[in-house]
Amino acid sequence: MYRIGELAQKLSVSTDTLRYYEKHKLLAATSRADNGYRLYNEGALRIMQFIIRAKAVGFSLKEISGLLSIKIDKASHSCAEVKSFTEQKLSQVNNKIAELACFKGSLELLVAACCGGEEEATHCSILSALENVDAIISK
Amino acid sequence: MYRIGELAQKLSVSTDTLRYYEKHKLLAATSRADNGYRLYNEGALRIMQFIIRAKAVGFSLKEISGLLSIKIDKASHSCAEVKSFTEQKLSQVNNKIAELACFKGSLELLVAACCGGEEEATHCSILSALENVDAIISK
DNA sequence: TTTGACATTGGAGTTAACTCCAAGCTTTAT
DNA sequence: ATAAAGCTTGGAGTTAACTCCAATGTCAAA
Repeated sequence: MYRIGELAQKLSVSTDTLRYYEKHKLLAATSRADNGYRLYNEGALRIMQFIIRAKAVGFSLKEISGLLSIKIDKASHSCAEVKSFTEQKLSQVNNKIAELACFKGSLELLVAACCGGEEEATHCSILSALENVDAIISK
Repeated sequence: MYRIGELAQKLSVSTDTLRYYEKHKLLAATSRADNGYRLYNEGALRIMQFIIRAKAVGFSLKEISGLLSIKIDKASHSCAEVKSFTEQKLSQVNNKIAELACFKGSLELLVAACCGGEEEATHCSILSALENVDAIISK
């Protein structure tokens, strides 16, 4: 079990952030020590890693809390509901991936167009490069 | 040329947002009409689309302004600098894509594990599904 | 045993990114 | 000619997500 400071350090977040997430129902401490200190286990560590990843790709804490609550079990009365929610999230993720693929393509064009290469610097900005990539993709 | 309201509607953002971006040096109006009204051209429209995309995948306005300012031209004295900045952004984008690929895999596992399919509902949450995907990827 | 690092709570302050408002000017429709 | 819709500015207000602070409690080391 980790104390809050240890977990915070492992994850490069502040202890305030961990307490904030607890207050906002994203992640409660696994348990409390006799002295009242929060204690976290490996599962909590993994959940935090998930939250950090999800934040990095543009999900809000509210959305993340939605993602965290997706569960399939036999007790679930609303499997269809869960399924449609999950499919909706999946299409969100697919959209994000497609947009990042555009960015990636443009940035690669830019890197290729830059000094190092033999080609002429025809693409003068990320925007024109992005247009180029959009054109390639839409073919 | 579009007036601010027209552009806002086309992009499903507010006029306030467009003025906010101007104030914060992300996107100035292409020109002003005689009466002082802002006017935007197709280029401005495309820049706004870029900003909206970039925001959706987790870039801050500050980072976006950095992305927008990436330009390769003959006048540039610091081509190496531009190149290294671009490569750094590229690796950021690659990280985001990898993380989204994990999400995608987990969500797909969940969808597959859900009622509809023949398989048993062995993955009880997105987190356990995510672990599974991580395991697959790290092979 | 006391100093220092760590923890607790409640609550105030900060930053980014809007969002709204008031007072006033412009243009279009009746 | 007047109302409605759209634009201008400056500035205040809001929300999310922290971030900091004060007062206090805990614990290991010198």
